[in-house]
Amino acid sequence: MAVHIMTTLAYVGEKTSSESLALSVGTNPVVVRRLLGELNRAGLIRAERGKAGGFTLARGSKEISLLDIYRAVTDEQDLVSLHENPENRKCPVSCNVRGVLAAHLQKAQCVFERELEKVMLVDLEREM
Amino acid sequence: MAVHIMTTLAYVGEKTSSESLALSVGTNPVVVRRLLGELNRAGLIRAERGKAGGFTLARGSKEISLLDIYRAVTDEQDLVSLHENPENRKCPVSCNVRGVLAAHLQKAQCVFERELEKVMLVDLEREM
DNA sequence: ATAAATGTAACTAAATTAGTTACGATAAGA
DNA sequence: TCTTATCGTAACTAATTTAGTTACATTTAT
Repeated sequence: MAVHIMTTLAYVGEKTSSESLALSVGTNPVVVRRLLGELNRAGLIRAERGKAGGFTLARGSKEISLLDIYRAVTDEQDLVSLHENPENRKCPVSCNVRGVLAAHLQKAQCVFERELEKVMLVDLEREM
Repeated sequence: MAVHIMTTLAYVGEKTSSESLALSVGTNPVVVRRLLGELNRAGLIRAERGKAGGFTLARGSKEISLLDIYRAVTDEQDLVSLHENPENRKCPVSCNVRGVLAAHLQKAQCVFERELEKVMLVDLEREM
């Protein structure tokens, strides 16, 4: 939904209300505003309040990547997470798998993010 | 948890019960058996029933990758999913973003999976 | 003053997940 | 053959997450 919202803002190119955005996304304006709140805190959009308020991109669609959006709305740091069950001190696997696995997962997440980083909002606009 | 289980099987190297595995993972044997069920259906382990039953790897730890395990226990096809709200026919963004975005996400997921594919169970064993 | 918009809290409903209990089926071994 | 240890799986519970919804205070243009 966040990408949908951002792409709409890029496409429309002018100040847009949460209600218009909700019409495009097919959901409730409050749901949209919640996402816009996170996008705003991440500095990706600008919000204006009061009558004639609305939302615009904070910078050009050439300067906003899918990774920017992904990070703005994701609170989990990790794409796939480790279990958090208690360690069994007597078992070397129990004590060490998570650390070892975490390193490999982090590498995989890293290449995933590098890929998202390559795609800019303007690319989505163009390809539509 | 699935990786923890598989690494334990590799490390122990002999038939192991769901109860032992549960001790290592720090959870309930039933939770472990549910995961073992999926790993079994994926052909990654062998299960023996009855008294003196238990679980072993179906092939060497050099021949099992993190991607194999990931796929075995993941029912979602996609790492990150698209919203499923109704389309707004009047809005070209609404009609087209998802398709365009899906292509890029698929590419990113692909590099993620290629990375998991490089890591074999034996690597985790060694690094522990 | 009024109207139209954002920001956000509080609640609901649905979906997911881990954990748990229970029990049938299977197979080894006395 | 009986007993026992084990898997396989269904059914239930509790916790967590998510989207959606209602409501309302705040802000700003006219």
